[in-house]
Amino acid sequence: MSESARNAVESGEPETGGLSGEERIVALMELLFFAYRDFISDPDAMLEEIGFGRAHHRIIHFIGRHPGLRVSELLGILRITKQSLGRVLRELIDRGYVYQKEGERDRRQRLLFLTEKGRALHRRLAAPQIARVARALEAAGPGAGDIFARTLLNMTDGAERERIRRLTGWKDGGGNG
Amino acid sequence: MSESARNAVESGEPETGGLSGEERIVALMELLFFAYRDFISDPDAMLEEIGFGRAHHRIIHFIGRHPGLRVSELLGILRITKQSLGRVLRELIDRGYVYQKEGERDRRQRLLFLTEKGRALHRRLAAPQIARVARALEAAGPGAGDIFARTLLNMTDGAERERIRRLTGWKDGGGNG
DNA sequence: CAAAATATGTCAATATGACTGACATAAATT
DNA sequence: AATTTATGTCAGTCATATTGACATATTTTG
Repeated sequence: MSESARNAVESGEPETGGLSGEERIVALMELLFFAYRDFISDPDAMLEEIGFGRAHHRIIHFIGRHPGLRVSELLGILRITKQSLGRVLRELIDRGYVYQKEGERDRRQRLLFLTEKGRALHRRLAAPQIARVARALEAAGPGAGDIFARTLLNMTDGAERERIRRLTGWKDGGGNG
Repeated sequence: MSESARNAVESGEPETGGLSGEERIVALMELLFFAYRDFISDPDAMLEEIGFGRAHHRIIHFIGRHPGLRVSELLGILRITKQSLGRVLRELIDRGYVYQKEGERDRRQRLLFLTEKGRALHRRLAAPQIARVARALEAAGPGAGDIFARTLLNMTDGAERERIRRLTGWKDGGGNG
């Protein structure tokens, strides 16, 4: 760990249970595991009822957030192969949640969009997660949103960071309670 | 990138000067996805070389952090069935990374511990993740650790929160960042 | 003490979501 | 015209999860 990281981590709040330095970070990593585990548990339960899995959710989410996404972009975001995407995307299309449109500039492209049914599912899946994060940020105090987002963004691979920042539309300092 | 995706992603849409409320939170959820994706990518690469997967990592981590963990506790933490745990744990034991010790108070229990070999692997896997989080906190500014942890803890299910807080050893400074 | 509950382990069958490799088609680029 | 790119699909495999059934040792309970 760098000197400044040690400072940032250790000296921030002296009274945090005797955890310091590396141990403190390891505790944080564990919290990340539990937060992520519970974060995906709400949509997981809904998805199961309609015979979908997490893979379907991720696809629904990214198409919903970024209509007109190309297949190759989606593959890059999810870091999976086209064969993996294939079956799941096909199910979503066959069951009427997603449709494809030929690219105008490049007619090889199959741009991805949610149908109305897809948008409805997207909203339904996102609702409890949005509520969960909103509650957590509120409870964490003012400015938590910015710091939380900045930390997450800085955890991504440096090479991808700017691309992710642009994709998510994140820009610091918006001010959030 | 497609016309519409370009519109959605690059030009106007979130363009976060004015990201507010729900949209801001959705951007944050996406950042969580990317951060988690990259967070597990370092150990993933190491594990592959020795024929292990993420399941092995999770087990190594929790036994390493909490020596003497009972099998039932591990099942509860990972939220998997004993059958799922079974094969992976057996591999870890057979290959000399984990050993079991009969509980003293209750001789039905098989308390879990890492061998020296297991501890070495644990350290090796954790190192890049610790460095990654340390860097991210450093870049996010002073006090980020507390706020980050508090937000993550508040994202967990309320029913489990106290148990998780105790397990991780996290103790809140009390006030706001 | 006998019965029941608990902690763990194992066998078998199955599902999901990932992978590699090979091959196909249409459209854009060189 | 040849090559590259974007996408799709077939086939086989792997890792990790599931449910259900059953086994064993030990502790707790009636």
